[in-house]
Amino acid sequence: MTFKRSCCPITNSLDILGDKWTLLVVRDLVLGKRRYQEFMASSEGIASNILADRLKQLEASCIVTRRAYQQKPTRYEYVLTEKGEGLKPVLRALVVWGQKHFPSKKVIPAI
Amino acid sequence: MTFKRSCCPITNSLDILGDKWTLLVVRDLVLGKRRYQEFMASSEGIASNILADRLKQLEASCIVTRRAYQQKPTRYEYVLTEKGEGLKPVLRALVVWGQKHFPSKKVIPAI
DNA sequence: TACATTAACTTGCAATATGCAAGTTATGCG
DNA sequence: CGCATAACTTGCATATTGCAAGTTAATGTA
Repeated sequence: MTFKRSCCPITNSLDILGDKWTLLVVRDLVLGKRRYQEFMASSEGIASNILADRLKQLEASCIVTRRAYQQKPTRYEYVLTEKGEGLKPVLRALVVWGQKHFPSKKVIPAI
Repeated sequence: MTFKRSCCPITNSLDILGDKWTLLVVRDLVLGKRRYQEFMASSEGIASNILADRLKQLEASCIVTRRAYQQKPTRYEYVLTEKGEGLKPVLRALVVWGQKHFPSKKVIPAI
């Protein structure tokens, strides 16, 4: 998505967030995950190339910051920006709707 | 998406809603649109085959109901179910985030 | 010194989804 | 009879996703 489809704020949001993986990575970040392997370990089983792509997109959209957490070799972790934190209400609304319509015991208290 | 990727409610929601078009169709329904040509007329320019597919998915997920609004020839319109109405908080959260981070004059008071 | 391991990616290719343009169907209207 | 309308459907090109394997730069271990 290299252009804005319209000036509707929902559309603008979906231009960035509208796929099956992006918001799951944001969910993991909200839950405190920061490193590649932590994202990979989530139960949905994201493919490595897709994760790398989504992290790049999220960084390009200023939703996460990539920063080195060690040298030799340099390795990076990801943290939410304020813009990224601002997505919590979206996640909360999805949790509420999902819990109502896909009943299960699972709860995500942190979001 | 023919299977559940996990039992996370966010994931379950995104299994249905996670693409660039589905929630825009829901938005149009919330705004009062009901007919094929009305959805086609939205400014994002959805392709006809994609719209037909999304309406089928939404019906299969019990988010919309398809019903005839005339005979000879029989023509159909779409309306939100209660489950579909339940998506308003998700749309509202996307509006808030979108308006904050993609500034413009556009407002969607109805949602 | 050599070898296995770790962590964060990247690559190649097959499978799936999307986008575009045109076509189909049933009917009313002039 | 021919054109218009509305709700789709079809064929095909392009783009995205998914899978498996590979790469890189170190560190710990035999």
